[in-house]
Amino acid sequence: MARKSRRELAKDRGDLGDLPVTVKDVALKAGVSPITVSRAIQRPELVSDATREHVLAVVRAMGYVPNLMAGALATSKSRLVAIVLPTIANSIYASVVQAIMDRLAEAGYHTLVGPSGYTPEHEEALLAAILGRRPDGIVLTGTFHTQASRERLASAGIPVVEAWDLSDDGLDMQVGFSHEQVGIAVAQHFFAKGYRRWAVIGVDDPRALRRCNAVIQRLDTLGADAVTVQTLPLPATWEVGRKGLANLLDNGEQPDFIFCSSDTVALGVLAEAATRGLNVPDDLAVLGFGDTLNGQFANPALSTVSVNATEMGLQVAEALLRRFDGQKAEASVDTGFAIIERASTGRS
Amino acid sequence: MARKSRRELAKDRGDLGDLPVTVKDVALKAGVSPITVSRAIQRPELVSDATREHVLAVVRAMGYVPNLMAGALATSKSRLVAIVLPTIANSIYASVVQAIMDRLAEAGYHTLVGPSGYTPEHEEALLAAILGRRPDGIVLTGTFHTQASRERLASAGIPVVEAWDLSDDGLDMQVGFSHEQVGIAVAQHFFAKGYRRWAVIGVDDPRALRRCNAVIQRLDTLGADAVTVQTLPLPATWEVGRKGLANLLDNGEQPDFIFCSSDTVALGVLAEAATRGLNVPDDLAVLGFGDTLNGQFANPALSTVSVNATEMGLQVAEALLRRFDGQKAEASVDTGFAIIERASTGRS
DNA sequence: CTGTTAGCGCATTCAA
DNA sequence: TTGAATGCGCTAACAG
Repeated sequence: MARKSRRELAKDRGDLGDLPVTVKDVALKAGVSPITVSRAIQRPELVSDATREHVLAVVRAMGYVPNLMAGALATSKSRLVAIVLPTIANSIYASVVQAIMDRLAEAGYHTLVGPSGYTPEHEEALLAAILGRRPDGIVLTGTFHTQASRERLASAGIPVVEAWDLSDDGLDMQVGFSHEQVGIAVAQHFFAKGYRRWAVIGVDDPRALRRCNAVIQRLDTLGADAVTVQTLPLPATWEVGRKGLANLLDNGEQPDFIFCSSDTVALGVLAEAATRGLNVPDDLAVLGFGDTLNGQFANPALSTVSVNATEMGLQVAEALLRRFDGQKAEASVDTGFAIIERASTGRS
Repeated sequence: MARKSRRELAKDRGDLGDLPVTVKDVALKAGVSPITVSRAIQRPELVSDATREHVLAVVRAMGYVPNLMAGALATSKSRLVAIVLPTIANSIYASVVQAIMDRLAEAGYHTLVGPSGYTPEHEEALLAAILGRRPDGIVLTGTFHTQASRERLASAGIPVVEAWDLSDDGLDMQVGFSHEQVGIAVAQHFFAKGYRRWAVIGVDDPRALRRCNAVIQRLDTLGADAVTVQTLPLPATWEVGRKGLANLLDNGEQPDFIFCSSDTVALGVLAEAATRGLNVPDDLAVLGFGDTLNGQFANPALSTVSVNATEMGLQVAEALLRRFDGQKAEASVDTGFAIIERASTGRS
């Protein structure tokens, strides 16, 4: 004789009020089998109009909400995408995530957001936690360090998109831009405009460093003065810009062009320049980096390099969706960047 | 004779390479039963040292990652918290979400982030999508409009936290601050400092309106001049501030104090004031609102009302965790706010 | 078009 | 301390 199920036990205890409604309950009430309920919802075309309508009416009446975890378990399709990134309390990452979520939600996918591990040990745990949910795809921003982690990811057998910047040892797919290209383009563009005494102000970040080095190298071949670099510790606040420019000036430097590691830093530079009575852009031109929101939340006078977070997020989502569809997807999508000139570099 | 299982079919097809490892596989290899593997991982204290070590070694060797969805199905505990909000591409919401995620992650919970529905119809679908994942808790920012939605949420039988602001018809728990209190405090504080010709510049947002009305009312009882209000359409950009101040001045108004609906708007006001040669704060004081990051990403000269997003997120997480623990939690937590005075209101 | 059977991967319950 | 049986809620496969 079968033991009583946990559900039955709960009912016996009188808990039946808030037990979630299941397919079975609906099926019973509608006078059909559970699978018909399932089909009426998931694959309506397989059910006759009459039955479907009736079943759906019962579904609504009972407030039935299918348990997606059970469905996922049965189909091995979670319709879940995990996004791992350092922080969303940073408007540029937030914009990318927002764009990814919007597009995926449209396609019926949910988004699991997780903070990336700071140490390799955390990385291990993080990965287990993420993969344990059996996501259909993963989006990475920032880097997974350990070889073990990378192998795990690869062997999970699901699409992985690395977003934000392009590198040469990608796991699977990449969507982003090239820091080197940014550096080169900036150097070319503003050298051509006549700026010769360059400085770079930024935080101690490997990506910023890549842009910086590209600038330096290209300017060198172009024949500008040596570039002065001010590197300050994270996080990238307005203060970094203030302090950076202050240091530069106090050292007797007289730059005519400053490339900042982010818009936030650039705003600090603008503030310090104003304090010191420097005229922007005539005495000093300032260029930011990031501008996800097309100046919406930044200073509309600030020139910047826009990496178009929305487009990036969209491409990330599309890449995943193509893969979910069984199609092949490009291994690497360059969403590029644009140099947006506004007043802060608008020297005549 | 039993039909072949789906797993076996897959193996027959030759897909066996990337089939995820299951408890069974581990158990087989380790020479124990599946349940022992489960226990070695979830409740190590129930297993002898020798077996545990051996099993865990096999687990590592095989790269076994437990399927959390199956676990959730078996235990009716998803260890998942859903966060529903309008957008994370807004630093203040992003900060709250970040704080919630950080604390929940620490406690072993994952975070499902979903964009809130814009229309009531979407709301229905959104809710089904969210509840379908059977989260252990839900965090709402922004409002769920329809009565049906509210009932659904309530009857889901899980903790619901409404974050950001306090209202009087909460569903379950609330964590946030009172817009009315902000308005009153601002009016009191700056009236006492001698400001009499007030203006409010902001976007057309119900919460901003609540603060604004509170200011007007309190100033009225205090006996300041009538408050001039400039309401512009969303979104809240720097341009709103510029345009708002421009309108005011062009109408011949001469405010000595401006309360803005957000820091972003306030920065626009500062810019327009500078353009027009107005001295801040001597001719005109400017107060922002939001300041989640303690000035980190804003103008360090801008005075503002800080609502402390990090604290709010933490409280949201704590409220949920207490409930998960079976404890009662406060229905309402007021995380308050602080008036941060910096240079833009620093009139001597 | 609809129903029956069985299993997705794990953890609870009971038994040894 | 370990194991066997069973169910969580759903859907694929197959049969009618």
